[in-house]
Amino acid sequence: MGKPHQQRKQEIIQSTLALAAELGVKKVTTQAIADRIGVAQATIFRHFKTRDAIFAEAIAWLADQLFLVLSNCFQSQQDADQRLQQLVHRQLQFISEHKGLPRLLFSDRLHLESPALKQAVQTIMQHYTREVAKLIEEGVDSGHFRQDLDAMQSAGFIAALIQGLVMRWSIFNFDFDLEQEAKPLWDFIDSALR
Amino acid sequence: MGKPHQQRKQEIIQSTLALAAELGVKKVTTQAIADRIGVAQATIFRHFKTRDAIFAEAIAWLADQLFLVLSNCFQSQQDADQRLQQLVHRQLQFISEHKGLPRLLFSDRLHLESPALKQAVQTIMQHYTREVAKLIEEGVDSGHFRQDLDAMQSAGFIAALIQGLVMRWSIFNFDFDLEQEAKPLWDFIDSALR
DNA sequence: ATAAAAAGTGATTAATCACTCACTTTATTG
DNA sequence: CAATAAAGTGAGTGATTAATCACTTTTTAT
Repeated sequence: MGKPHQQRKQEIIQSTLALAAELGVKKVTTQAIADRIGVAQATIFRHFKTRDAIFAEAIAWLADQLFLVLSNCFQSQQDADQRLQQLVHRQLQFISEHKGLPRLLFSDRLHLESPALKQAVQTIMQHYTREVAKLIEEGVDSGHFRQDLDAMQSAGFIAALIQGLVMRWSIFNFDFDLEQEAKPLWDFIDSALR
Repeated sequence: MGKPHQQRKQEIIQSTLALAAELGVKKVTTQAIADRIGVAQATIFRHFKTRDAIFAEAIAWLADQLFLVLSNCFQSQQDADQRLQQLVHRQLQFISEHKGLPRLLFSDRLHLESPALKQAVQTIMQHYTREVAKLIEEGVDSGHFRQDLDAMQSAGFIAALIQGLVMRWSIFNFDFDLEQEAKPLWDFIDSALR
């Protein structure tokens, strides 16, 4: 049954995300992860030095995947407003498929117990906001959005809108379709920017 | 040193909120609460049956206070848009003064371990959204806001904006002035509704 | 003043969990 | 086919913490 290091690491990360989605971060114990992939609890520590290290890599993996999914919204040659709309849609879609993300991001375990993890999340958020701000600026320059817009501030509010929506979705136990919110959410954002 | 029951309950609730604000929900142990008010750990359980019961009453207290602060935004005779602007400002001000609120609301302890607590939070949020929706409808009727607005949906997005902003504020360790965000936030909301 | 009720406490318990370690099994390679 | 490295494990340990309980002190009411 012995599998190579990298493969086990991936199994552990994926199990962590699945468990976080299903049960919440608190219940992602090293025992639970071990049970899910069928190894002993002690085995987990052959592949990760601490439990927090697992969370750190899980977050890094999610961030990578998300930016991969959003990358052509930041680069393609379409109009800025079209790309921003697509970004909103893709992001909601991505989060729908990775419920572990809000659970990890919104757990106080994360911000308050591991300064390194908190720092990582802050960096990801800042990176995200900056990219969205660039997109908005393009939209302002090309006349799709209002001229008097503060791009960085607007990007922050768009991020807040999505985060707040996801927060609510998480608190309401994922019991409405997040993706379906993309259209009305875009209408709201669009009318705020236009 | 023996104080009456109701007074001690209030001390425990206030200590809980202060500790949650400073250190996060996880570190609000019964020992920490006891230390803060200068009694033994066992004494806490003379006044509350369980630790979760403390959180439940703390949330109820916050909800009461918040609706008290917002009450005349829901009732006064001013224009709807003026009252909505005031609501946004007062709410941010209130949260600034009660950092324990986001910490409690966004802790996974709350949603995932105590269904009763989660239910309470859901009810508060729904109540809030419904009140804001009524306000928006008044604004639509009086011609201050767009005619084609879905009041309930817009109210949801406003709630999401505030929650997302507060979330970010919490993740960034309360290191920017939340109240100062009221004006730009209102500009954003206003242009989305008008 | 005194009985009864209320508030408070020290000591303990039982559960949970991340993490360690000495040791075994499995895979790799010269 | 050894020899060596890599992966895996059972049995702990120590720290944390909500909750209990038998008992003491303080407050209240008659």
